Amino acid sequence: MAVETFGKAPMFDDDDEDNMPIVFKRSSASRQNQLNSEVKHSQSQRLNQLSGRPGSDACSANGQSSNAQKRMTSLPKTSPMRPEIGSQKAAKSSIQEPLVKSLGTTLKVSDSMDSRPKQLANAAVKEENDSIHPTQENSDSEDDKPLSIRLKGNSNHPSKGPIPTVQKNKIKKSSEDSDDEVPLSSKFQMKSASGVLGGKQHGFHEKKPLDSKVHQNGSTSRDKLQKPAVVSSKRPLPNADSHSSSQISSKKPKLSDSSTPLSTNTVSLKAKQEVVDDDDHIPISQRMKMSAAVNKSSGSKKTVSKVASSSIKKTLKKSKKPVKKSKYVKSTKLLPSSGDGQKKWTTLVHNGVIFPPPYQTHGVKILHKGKPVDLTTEQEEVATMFAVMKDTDYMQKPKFKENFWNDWRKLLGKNHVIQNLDDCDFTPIYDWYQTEKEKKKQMTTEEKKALKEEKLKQEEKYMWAILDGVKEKVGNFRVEPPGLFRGRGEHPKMGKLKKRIRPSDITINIGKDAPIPECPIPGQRWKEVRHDNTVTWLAFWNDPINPKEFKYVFLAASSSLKGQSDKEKYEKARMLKDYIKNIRNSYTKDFTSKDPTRRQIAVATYLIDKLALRAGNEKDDDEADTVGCCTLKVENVKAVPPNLLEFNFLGKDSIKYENTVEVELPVFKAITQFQSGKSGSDDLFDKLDTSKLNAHLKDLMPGLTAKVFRTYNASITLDDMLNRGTKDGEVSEKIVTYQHANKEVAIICNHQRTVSKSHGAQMTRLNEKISELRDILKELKIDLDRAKKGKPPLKGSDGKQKRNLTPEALEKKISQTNAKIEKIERDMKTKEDLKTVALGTSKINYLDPRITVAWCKRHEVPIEKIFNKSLLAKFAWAMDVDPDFRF
DNA sequence: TGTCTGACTTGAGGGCACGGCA
DNA sequence: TGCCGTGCCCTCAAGTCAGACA
Repeated sequence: MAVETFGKAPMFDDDDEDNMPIVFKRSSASRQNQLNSEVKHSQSQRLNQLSGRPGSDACSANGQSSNAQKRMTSLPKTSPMRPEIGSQKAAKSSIQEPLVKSLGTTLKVSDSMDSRPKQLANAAVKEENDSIHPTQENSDSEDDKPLSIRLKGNSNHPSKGPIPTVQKNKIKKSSEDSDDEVPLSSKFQMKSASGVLGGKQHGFHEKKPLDSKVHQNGSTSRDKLQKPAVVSSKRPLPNADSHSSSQISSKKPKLSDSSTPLSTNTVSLKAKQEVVDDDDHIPISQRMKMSAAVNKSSGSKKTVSKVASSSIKKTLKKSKKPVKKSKYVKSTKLLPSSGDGQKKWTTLVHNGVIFPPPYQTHGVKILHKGKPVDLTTEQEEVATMFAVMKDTDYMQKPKFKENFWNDWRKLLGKNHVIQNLDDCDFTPIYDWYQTEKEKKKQMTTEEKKALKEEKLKQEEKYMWAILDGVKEKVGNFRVEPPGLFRGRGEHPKMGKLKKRIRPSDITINIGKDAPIPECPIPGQRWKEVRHDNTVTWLAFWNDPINPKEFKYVFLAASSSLKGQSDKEKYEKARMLKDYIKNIRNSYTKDFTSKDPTRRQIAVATYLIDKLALRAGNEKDDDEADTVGCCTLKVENVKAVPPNLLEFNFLGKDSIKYENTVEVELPVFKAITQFQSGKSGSDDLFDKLDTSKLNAHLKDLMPGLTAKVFRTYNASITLDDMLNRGTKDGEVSEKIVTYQHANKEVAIICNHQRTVSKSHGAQMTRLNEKISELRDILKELKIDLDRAKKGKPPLKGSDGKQKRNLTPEALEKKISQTNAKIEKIERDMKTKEDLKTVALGTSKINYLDPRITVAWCKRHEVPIEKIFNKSLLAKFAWAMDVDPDFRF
């Protein structure tokens, strides 16, 4: 192990701009364009490589999809399996109809399979009818229901699932049935024969100066990091740059990486049914990747919003401070694409991690059978951890107390006077803690400020890393302090002692030539120092609760590494848009397959696609008992004839998922088959796990995994709803439209939050305010009548004589009061609607930020109204998106 | 082939600062 | 000026998924 010490090397102190959000460091929008173009280029290349198509093909596909399809038809075996993105007419006439006839029930299946986008779109249409403002549909009665139920409730058919809405839609717009896999918004693009996926967004043909030329400081390493021509789908062996100071790992190549046998039999996803069976022996992904043309050029030019763009520019302008004094360039750009196992960086410098301060004993004694007990510092520390949790729900959970007691008694020792937790009274420590909290609260603003500055001063050097010469913010540079484990739901390990992490627990990852961070605790040393540039973590330690798991220190979300990865995620989801129709056709066909594994995969994929379920990995007994799609138990799904499925299970974070949906008859039948002969606790999908499912998905589209469906469905829903639902009007109304779309996505993803304790009081207060304003309105109207007749106003409710106003002034006041009432009512409605829905999670993780930025530009909404400072920094890479961008 | 390991993303909740309002 | 509500930021738990390995 190469553990070295080095002299203090203050790395970043010379920079007076450290506190500037990284997004503000970009010097100009044009520069960002340039940066993004570079990224787009490499990104596009990577996607093309992934899908096996050369960039030129992708480019030439723009606006030429019909020709491509013709070629495809004439060369069924060797020509690419191009997803239908071009001529919708062709798709409608020659593809859909024969399919419907041949599959019998397929008509309904394929129609309703696309139910969600349509349903949501319908919701948007309904919104329009009811005015853009949310209506009172979501009343209190629904608040305690899981979001999934509320999604259903949002349809016009409260007793049914998505399908009735779709059917209604179908009647209204039967002409669209043939291309129903794609929301209308997308169809418009396709029909324009010049989509947006390519063109500016991908920017293959844009040749702009490399960003590294702009970054004069340090490193041209970006150039060196250009992606290799072939992207490996496996983790490669560590390269020469990647080795540990203490050990060199030698990893064997994977022995079996398999395409599942299913792949070879998988029905062709290509909609051109006449050639389907001929190339069944070729894995679908191979067939598809030969043809898939992701890129479509943007259609018509629209006027860029002055407000939005200026607002963005304004935001960026703040960053215009020259970087002259800084030794390093702050992150403003994305790295070239970096796949798994690829070199992620060339040089990496950082200062390690900061540890929580050592425990300071307070000397307050707990009571044992009413008498004070002496405890050692260590015993007291753990007792304090327990005492301060008195007010939490954990104290009502026996498992929490039991686990705490087991760990604490080890510290007390066998012969300690305390032999039973129930004999202990922790109130004295709790009271002491409350007093300390109160003292802290009572500190003056200056004292608080001084304390904050002191903390900042201590942490400053740990907050930044230099990655390839670019100064990047570190995310979680603070080592987690010791405490009691707060597992969610009924976690079997809740209450266990999370021990203090020491330097000897921590492995540091840093550039080979960088100085090894000084161990901040004298006399101690790091566990290990590595120089592995195939990973992005700066440090890790073993999780004290689950020692086989790790806690990592990464760069912040605003870093180029994270931005790159984010963008790749959304590009992959966008790619799914071009495959989704065929994937849906494929799994629909497999609902009735004789092969039970294939049938299970088909139904599971359907559920993941339609209900945005998570994949559902297997879990150990020492984890909370939660499930995802592949781990659903028989008891989690109730089949109610003729075709309803009632889902009821605990998902991630022990969040309840409760939803009743109407499904296709073949799905219903398949589910009942999977359930037959099993007990409630048996696996519904007994022939399936996430590896098999994902292996199958990869045959359908390169890089496709279960979670891509969540990103895809979230983003396409937002895109669709925004584009259908946005009307001309006030910015505030547009924001309501956005929030509504955001809410629908949150419901789809089942992102819940607990209702705030003060919610009821807040609503009461707002109601009172409305009543007051209405009273005022009445008086004003009376005064207006009197003023028009030349009479003085009546006395106010307080008995005082009011001012004599002109009719014009009174009319103005009336109008202002009405506006106030309307605003409060709108706020109340939004507040009520969103009280159990967490919008942030989808905004951070699932919604392609380019949809939001482009919409803001098109509709003159300042981006700051939608993205806060952190999101602006996180999504810096998306800010210069073309206003015409569509997901 | 199934399980384990490692690396990363996703997610809810808590605390706190800040801004609006009386 | 102080109180209150809101939203931001941070924390850390809990997922996903790919490659390694038995």
